[in-house]
Amino acid sequence: MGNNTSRFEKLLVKNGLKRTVPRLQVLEILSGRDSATSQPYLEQVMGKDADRVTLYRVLQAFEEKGIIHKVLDQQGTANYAICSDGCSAHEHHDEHVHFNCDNCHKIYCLDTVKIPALKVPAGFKVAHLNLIATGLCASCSGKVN
Amino acid sequence: MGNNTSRFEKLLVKNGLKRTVPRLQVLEILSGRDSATSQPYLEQVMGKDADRVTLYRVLQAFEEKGIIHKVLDQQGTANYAICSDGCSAHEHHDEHVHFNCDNCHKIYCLDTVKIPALKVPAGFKVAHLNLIATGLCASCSGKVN
DNA sequence: CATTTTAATGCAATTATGTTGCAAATATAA
DNA sequence: TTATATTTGCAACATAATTGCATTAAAATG
Repeated sequence: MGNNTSRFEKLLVKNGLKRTVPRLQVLEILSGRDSATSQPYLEQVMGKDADRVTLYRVLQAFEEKGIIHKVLDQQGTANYAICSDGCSAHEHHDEHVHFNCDNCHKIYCLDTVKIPALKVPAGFKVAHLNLIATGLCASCSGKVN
Repeated sequence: MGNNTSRFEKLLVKNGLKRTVPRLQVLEILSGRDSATSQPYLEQVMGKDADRVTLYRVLQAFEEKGIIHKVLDQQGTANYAICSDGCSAHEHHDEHVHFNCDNCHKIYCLDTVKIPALKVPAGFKVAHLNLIATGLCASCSGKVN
């Protein structure tokens, strides 16, 4: 347990969630990574520490409260990343670009890149935008090709 | 069978695929819809006419040949739409925007809307872009809200 | 601090989803 | 019409996700 613990505990309490071991574990793992983390990876890392079902429910609860957000990769697998501070259950601000590296398969949240405005046909009302770019990330583009 | 049949038969032959009942059925269903069609929906409509496995394989073959393209919706479910004429096995041109209606859950391929160019951080190399907009489609935006 | 209340976990069972191998059937070529 | 190659459908298997419920743990209460 790092010194993040109390920060995470506050985060849980603030969202009306009890401060439990599996929840803190998930926050710990997600915060220690520079890219979104897949459900299968989380499952593997948690190992026998937590039941698969518990993990599903933890992730679902976090997503509902706006603590994490879900990105689907090209295969449709769910990946999770901790939301920036502006997020809440009421309003998600995850409309940044996600970058899916074809080589290392990490998913980066490019918080700094804004999705450009979009012209849609008459009648359509856009509520949210979800842009996934694929290609090579900064650390892979040097190595391969 | 509508009068599309011969057109679809040509399409199959052109792609080196045999002209079979389940394949023509899938093309018939997809072409009769104005939005992308989910795998579960196709399964339901085909009913006992075709085996689940056959459907998987038909869709896979079509995708490989560039006859249809796959879009994942927000739940990660696969949806399929017939490609515009420019597509082939060698080169897919499905980089248009997909619109996911929050009300009727249809997925529209907005062929006319181009994805704007994107500035990504140094080192990142973008190969493909995949933009999904959610909101209300033209026919729903009048009805609700 | 002991006790009550409420929420969360873990297990078992179930359901849904996707894959593989192979024999039978069907489409095309010869 | 026959031969060849592809495609289908079945069965079995594998994987992923969901539900109900008893047990456990956390916060609230007196």
